[in-house]
Amino acid sequence: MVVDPDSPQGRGDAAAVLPAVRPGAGGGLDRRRILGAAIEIIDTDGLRALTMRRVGSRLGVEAMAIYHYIPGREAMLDGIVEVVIDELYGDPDVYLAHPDWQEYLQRLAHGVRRIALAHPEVFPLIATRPPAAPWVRPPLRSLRWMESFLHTLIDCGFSDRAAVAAYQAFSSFLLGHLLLEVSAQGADIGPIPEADPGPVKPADLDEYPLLQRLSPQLAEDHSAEEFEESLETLLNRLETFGKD
Amino acid sequence: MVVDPDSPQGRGDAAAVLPAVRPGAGGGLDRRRILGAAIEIIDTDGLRALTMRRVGSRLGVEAMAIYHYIPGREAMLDGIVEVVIDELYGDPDVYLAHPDWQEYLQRLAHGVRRIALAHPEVFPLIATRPPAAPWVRPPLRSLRWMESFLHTLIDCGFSDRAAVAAYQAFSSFLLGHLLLEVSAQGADIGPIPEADPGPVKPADLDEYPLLQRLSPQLAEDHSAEEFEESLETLLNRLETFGKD
DNA sequence: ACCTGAACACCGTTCAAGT
DNA sequence: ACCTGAACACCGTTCAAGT
Repeated sequence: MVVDPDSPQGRGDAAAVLPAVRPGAGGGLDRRRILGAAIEIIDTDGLRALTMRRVGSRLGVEAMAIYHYIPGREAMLDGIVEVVIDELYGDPDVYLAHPDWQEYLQRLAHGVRRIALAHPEVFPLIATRPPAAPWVRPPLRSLRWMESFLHTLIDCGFSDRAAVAAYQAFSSFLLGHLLLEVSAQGADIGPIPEADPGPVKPADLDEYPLLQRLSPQLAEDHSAEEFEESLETLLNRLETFGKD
Repeated sequence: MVVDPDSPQGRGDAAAVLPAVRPGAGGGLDRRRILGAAIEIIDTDGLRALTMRRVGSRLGVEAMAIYHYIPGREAMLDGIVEVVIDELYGDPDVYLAHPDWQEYLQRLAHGVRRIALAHPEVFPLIATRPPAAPWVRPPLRSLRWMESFLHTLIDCGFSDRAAVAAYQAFSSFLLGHLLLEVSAQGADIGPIPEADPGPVKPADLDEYPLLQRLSPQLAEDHSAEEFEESLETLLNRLETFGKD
C-alpha cells in the first residue's frame, strides 16, 4: 500500500532529529557510550530503528568502529538489557536497607516498573532475550540482583526453597504485568504513528456484542491500581511460602 | 542452503500440467499455506531464520510471490500470531461447554500453555506484537476469544467490571508464566546451537555465594506444578472479584 | 491469473589499510 | 591505538515483464 514512514529507508533524516551525542570531536568511544546511544535510539524510534550504522552515526563514527568495543549486534542487544536493568542500582528508593522483606519487594517491584515505563521499547528485549542461564529469570536477570533478592529473603527467615520459589513467582508477576502494561501503551511500535484509527474498527466489533458493550470499560486504564493489588496479593502468598 | 526434503513435491511443473483444481491442494499458494511454512521455519530454526526468501523457497516459489497474498513481513508476523493462537479452536479440550467458569479457565489456561510449549519460538511474538487495540491483551489476543471469555464469566454471574478485571488478571498470569517457561527452555535462540557452556561459567558464581549454594535448586524445573498452583491461586482470587 | 527477474536501498560483518 | 573504505553476502520490497 503506502510506504512505511518509519521503516529503515524512510527519510534517514530521522538521524538528524537526534543530535549526535558529541558532534565531530567525540571524546573517546567506549562500550558504555555506545550502549547509551543505542538505548536512546530505541527509546525515540523503536527497536526496528536500531542499526549498527545508525548507532555509529549518532556517535559521529562509522558503524565499523563499534566492533572494536562490542563484538556484534547480538552482543549489543545483550549489553542494552544489562545497562537498562542496572539502572536499578542508581535508584535510591531501591538500593537501600529495608525494614522487612515486604518493603524490599515493594520497592524492587516499583523500581522495575519505573524502568519498564521509562523504556517501553526496551522492555520486550528484557523479557525475551535468552538469559545467561536457564534459571535466571527476566526481568530480574542479573546475578547481582538475584543474589540480593535471595539474600534478603533468607535473612528474613525464608528457607532456601521458599526463597527460590519466591524469586520465581515474583519474576513471573513482574514479567506479566509490565509486559502487558508497556504493550498496551504501544510498544514494538506496530505500524506507524499515523492517524489514530480509534479503538478498533467498529465493523470488527459488530460480531462481538459483549466486546462492544464492554469496550469502554476495557479501555479504562487501571494498570497502576491493578499492579498494586496484584503485588499485595503476591506478597501475601509469599508469606505462606516462608513457613515451610 | 539445502533443499528442504518435505517441501511440496516436485518442481511445481505438476501444477502447471494440472490446472489448479482446488486452491490449497498440491500447488496452489495461499495465505494459510504461506503462514504454515513460516511457522515451521520458526519452530525448527528460530525467528531469526524467518526470511521472505526462505519462506518462498520452502514453498518452491520466489520470495516475491508471497506479496500477492501477504502485504509484507510485518503482516506475515501478525498472521503467524493469529494462526498459532487460533489453534485453540481445534482443541477439543478447550472448545466445549463447561460446567463452571473455573473449569473453563482451567482448560483455557492449559490450552494456551500447550500452544506455548509447542511453539516456544513463536510465543515471544505472541507476547510482544502490538495488539489490535490497546485493550486486547496477549496472549489471548483475538476478539473471538475475548468475547468467549467475557461471555462465559458473565453467564456465571460475574458483573461486567469483574469479568473485565478477570480477563486482565488472567492475561497477565498466562503471559508471565508462559514467557518465563519458554524462555527457560531457550527461546529466541541466542547465538547458535553451539557447544553447551554448562550452567553458567563457574567463575561468575564465585562472587555470588548464595547463587552458588542455591543453583541446584534454581535449576530444578517445577514449572508445571508452579503453573497449577498459581492458576489455582488466581482462580480463588477471581472468585472474590465475582461478588462486586 | 499467477509468478519471476532484475533492480534498489539497506543490512551486519570482514579485513586490510589509513592516521 | 583507533578508526575507515571498500567489499561481501544477505535482507525486504518495487515493478515491469513473462507464462
